[in-house]
Amino acid sequence: METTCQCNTANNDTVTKGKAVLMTEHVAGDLANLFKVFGDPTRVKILHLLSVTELCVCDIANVLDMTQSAISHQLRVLKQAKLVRNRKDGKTVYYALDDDHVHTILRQGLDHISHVL
Amino acid sequence: METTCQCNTANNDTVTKGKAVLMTEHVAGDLANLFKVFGDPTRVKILHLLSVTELCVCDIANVLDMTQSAISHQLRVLKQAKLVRNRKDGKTVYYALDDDHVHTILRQGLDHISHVL
DNA sequence: TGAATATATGAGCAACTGTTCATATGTTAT
DNA sequence: ATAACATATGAACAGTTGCTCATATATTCA
Repeated sequence: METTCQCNTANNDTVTKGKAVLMTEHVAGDLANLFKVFGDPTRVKILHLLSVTELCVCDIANVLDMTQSAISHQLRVLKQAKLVRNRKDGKTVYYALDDDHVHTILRQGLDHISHVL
Repeated sequence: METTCQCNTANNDTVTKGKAVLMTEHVAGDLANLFKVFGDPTRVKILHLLSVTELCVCDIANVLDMTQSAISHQLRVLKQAKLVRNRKDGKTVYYALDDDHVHTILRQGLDHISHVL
């Protein structure tokens, strides 16, 4: 770690003010972990699908043309992040979105990538 | 890959409709890559800091108590994702947010993790 | 009960990520 | 020109991630 930089005279103040604004390690970690869940194409596809309708594991696997195991693993991640919930109906388990923020986050992400073209 | 599931009689239709809604590989990939950038505590802290004021590399390093090299690498990632821009003033390079969506995305993420407690 | 179906889970592996360390580039001042 | 400073970059390494494969659990039906 280097000492305080000298790139301008107000630096000590800038750093002090910055540290006051800086996120907690805890909050930054939680936030990063949330976005990490959105950071995979398979999970993004699943979330987008579920934003239209609830689906069972098997259907999701068929729509995405992936194995049931892979989808099940990903749904577990989504559920741990409280982004989806599930209900059981006999042998079948239906998954649905469990958070209003999912729509907004996906939307803002889409806005960004289309605006950046 | 297994064959079409038989969990209910409307399945073929469900899968067909799902495939119509399904995101392109391209879009899902771009979107995931964007969120991946938010999926690291260091980058989240930097983005949050820059949402308050522009800062030079050295100051960010001091505020986060990390090496200049580590911060520089991360700023490169943020810039490639078009989330930050920079201006050069002598030896110093100042970074600032370069996208309105950053605020919204961070806010929605914070709303989610606080709502989930 | 036993077979079939739907989902969940654990181990293992290849691919990716974030940091460190060393060094290069570019700017300012003497 | 030379030294000092601010930033950028490449290689390398440990830690993480997403999938596959095999198998376990749970439910329904004959």
